[in-house]
Formats: sequence, C-alpha cells, structure tokens
Amino acid sequence: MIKKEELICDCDVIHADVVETVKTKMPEENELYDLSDFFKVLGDSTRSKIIWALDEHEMCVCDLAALLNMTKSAISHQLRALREANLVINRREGKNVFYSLADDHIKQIFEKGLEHIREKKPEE
Amino acid sequence: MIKKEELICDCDVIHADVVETVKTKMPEENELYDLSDFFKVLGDSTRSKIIWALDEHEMCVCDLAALLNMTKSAISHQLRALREANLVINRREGKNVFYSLADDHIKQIFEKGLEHIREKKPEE
DNA sequence: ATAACAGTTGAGTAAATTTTCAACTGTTGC
DNA sequence: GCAACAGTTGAAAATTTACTCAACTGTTAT
Repeated sequence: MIKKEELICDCDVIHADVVETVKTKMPEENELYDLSDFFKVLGDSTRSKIIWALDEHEMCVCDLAALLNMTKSAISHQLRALREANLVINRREGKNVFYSLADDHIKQIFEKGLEHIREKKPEE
Repeated sequence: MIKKEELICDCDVIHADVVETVKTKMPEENELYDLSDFFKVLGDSTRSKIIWALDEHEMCVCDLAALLNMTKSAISHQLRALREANLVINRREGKNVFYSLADDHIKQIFEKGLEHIREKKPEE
C-alpha cells in the first residue's frame, strides 16, 4: 500500500488502484536500471557508429579511429564502455587489438530501432 | 578515398581496404544520429520506468509521480522528451492528462534489451 | 636494449542532461 | 469571478558524460 506521508510527489494520488496494480507488475528496480544503462550505451552516435562498423567487419582501434576521424584515445574510451556492456569482444594480434560484436541480437535491436524512427519521421 | 592529410586520428591507417569497404556500407550519418537519439531517450531509468508503467496502463501525470515518487514537474519534463521522440501520446480528460504508449513495438525493443542483459549477467 | 607504434588509462575540461524551483496555464466547482 | 488542483514551462543548480591531453603498457623490429 502507498502511504501518503512517504510520498514526495506534490499531488494527491488520483487513481490509487491503477498505481497499485501497475506497481506490482513493474520489473524489478535493478533490472530496469540495467536495461536503461544498456540503452544508454547505444544512445551515443560514436558508439552507434562503432557498432555498425563492427557489424560489417572486425576492426582494430586505429582503423576505427581513421573511419570515424577521431583519436585512438577517444575510440578506446568508447570501446571500453562497449566492452563493459558486453556489446563487443576483442582479441590481440601482435600490435593490434581487433574488436568485434559480442553477439548477433545487438544488430536486431538496432534494426528494430531503425524501424521505429523510419515510421515516425514523416509526421515531424 | 581517405586522404591522410585530412585525418585527425593519431595513427596510420592499417587496414585501408577494410576501412574503405566499411565506410561505404555504413548507414547515413543522419540516420545513425537519429537512431542514437532514439536509444538515448530509452537510456534513462526514469523514462524507462514511465514506459513500463504506460505499457501496463494509461496513466496521468500525478499517478506517474506517485508511482515513481517524483515531482509532477520532473515527470512532466521527461514525458516531454518521450512525446518528442514519438514514444508516448496524450489526451486531456478534464483536469487530467492521460499518457499512453504511441505504439507496440517499443515494448518489443525493451523485451529484446532485457533478453540481452539477462543473457550476459552471469559473467560479471 | 631501444626505437616505433598500437592501445589503454586517469585526470581535467567542456558540454549535455536531469532535477529543482517558482511562476505560469487550463479545467472544475463553488 | 475565484479558489483549488493538474499539468507545463524556463531558468538555475547539480550531476553525468565525452573528449583531450599526457603518461603509461605491450608488442615488433632493428
């Protein structure tokens, strides 16, 4: 039950029944947090570009830097974020570190996202 | 062709052929930008929560504020971002403004995202 | 061993983003 | 009309984030 005293929201609870029902059906707080963190990683154009590039071909840091016309350092920082989100994996081969996508369904999510923005564009 | 003089990247282009090929296959710059903007909207836990809530039931601002224990103002600002990204629609009914999801496949993208984080969790 | 270059990292800076605060609009009911 | 409350908005404050810079590690070749 929602106790009014604990609420910081500056209004009355209008549809208490709906609020209660929805509350029980929401995913776990942690899971929602992880999910938005996952989307946050995709929500940067540099990282998006890296993912599209790696979907075409495995690439080393220098190649990515050249492709996106950025410094190795900037790319490396973003690759770290992608690694920590389990979106890319890497392997060293001599002086180079080659990066590739960790799995296939990242691309599926991108495709779904593209569908969405392509559908909605005309209205703007 | 990539001209070395124009590059700001601090390295030699190691695999010029790969870089060239990938470059031609990348989606348009604008589209990639829109796509990452779309994911950026999903990449915030407050907005994620709002979307999950609205997927369960249409809700007014006050109800959302009570559910997430935030101010009407904070919720309203986030709803604006969701509206501008065409993720939610609204209708006024008396003093209340009811929000709901703009279409179904937003949920599909969320489900795919959940799949991803659930698969990868154990390794950490 | 050491020079050369690929890649990583941490600290600092600049820019973007989320929330707060206060003032505002819109609708209902007295 | 006006009081009450839902909702919106703009600006400021607080937080987060991306990139730069400089120093570092790792590998190859001389």
